[in-house]
Amino acid sequence: MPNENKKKFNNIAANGEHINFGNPMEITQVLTAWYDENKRDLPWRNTKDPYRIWLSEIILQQTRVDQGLSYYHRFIERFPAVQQLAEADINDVLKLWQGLGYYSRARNLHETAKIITDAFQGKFPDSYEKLLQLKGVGPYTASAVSSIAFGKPVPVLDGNVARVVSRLFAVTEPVNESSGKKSLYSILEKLIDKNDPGRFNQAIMEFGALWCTPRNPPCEKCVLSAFCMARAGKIVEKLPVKTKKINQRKRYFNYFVIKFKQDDGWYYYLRKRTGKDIWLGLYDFPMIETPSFQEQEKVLETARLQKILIPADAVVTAVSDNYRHQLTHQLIHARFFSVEVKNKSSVNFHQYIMVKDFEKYPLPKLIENFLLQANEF
DNA sequence: AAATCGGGGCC
DNA sequence: GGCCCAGATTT
Repeated sequence: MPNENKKKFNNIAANGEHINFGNPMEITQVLTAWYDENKRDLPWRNTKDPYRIWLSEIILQQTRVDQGLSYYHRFIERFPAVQQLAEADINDVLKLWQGLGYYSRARNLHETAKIITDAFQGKFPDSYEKLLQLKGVGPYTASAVSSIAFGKPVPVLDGNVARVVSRLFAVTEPVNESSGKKSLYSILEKLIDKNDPGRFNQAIMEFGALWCTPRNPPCEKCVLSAFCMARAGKIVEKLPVKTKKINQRKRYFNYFVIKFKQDDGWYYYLRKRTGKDIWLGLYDFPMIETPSFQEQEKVLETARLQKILIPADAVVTAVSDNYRHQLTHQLIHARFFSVEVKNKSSVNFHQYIMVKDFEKYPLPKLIENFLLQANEF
């Protein structure tokens, strides 16, 4: 235990409360026993297949188990082994990922599957260092896979673990800064059960997810209350300390849902998103971004200048209500102009593709939401 | 070290 | 509306 923490602990103990100083072995034993009794029955806990464990860890990055579970099932059903994932089309991988967010995870997932298949003979490396070199695998995921799939004694430090450990040992340093992480790691290295590190790592995460929750944790009934320095100091809800501030950006998207009728039905124009922006690799409609919502006529004029719409051919048949789409760092206001064109050549084919079934393409949630509601389009 | 990458659940 | 979630990558 770092000296700083030990000092705080002694201060609390000096208040006169009886405190069990938390023999690390005892905390470990209580945690793993609690886990055996209370763990959820999750599919990736019934396998030692590194592919399935890796897949679950990528899906669960910044994602609740409840949200990621159905995605895991669909991926395993579609790609039972890493080789099948490697052979898939990236569009199909992104389509399966659609709605889960942080799409770089899906792109890196596919890249790593190809590397494992082609360069590693389909076998995942078993060490933290080698796993860390894979795309989309950072410190957390490398620790999780090496400990859970291969039994390596490497502690995981995710949001749950940071909360549990910062409370148990009253770590008041910001857990999102390097010094705070260092303190937590040095504690975890003493806590981890070297006989079954995968079980311990999942135990402390599960304890954070189900019991030691961000708000209103049931400390009165907690099996670790006797060891918890935050409880002794009455600072449970103040921990963990985080310093990051998120600043939000407002954006205004004017989408053009351009329809073109051919013999076999209506076709639509889609655009594959490129560059450093959100939703890289996904598809949406031709659009113009403006600093704020402008008059419709002005937006249409800009669209003509940019040759998205050809004067005399394009007819705007409807304009949607405003859609509000909230992301972590952006608040997007979007509206959709429904447009009919008479000639195929009215739309720039270098930028846009003409498709009949846009549902087959990976679409941002905003576009999906629009399509579900907009009957008149 | 800070910014950015989604979407959803909870209070 | 703010915080958080089995974080990683880029700047």
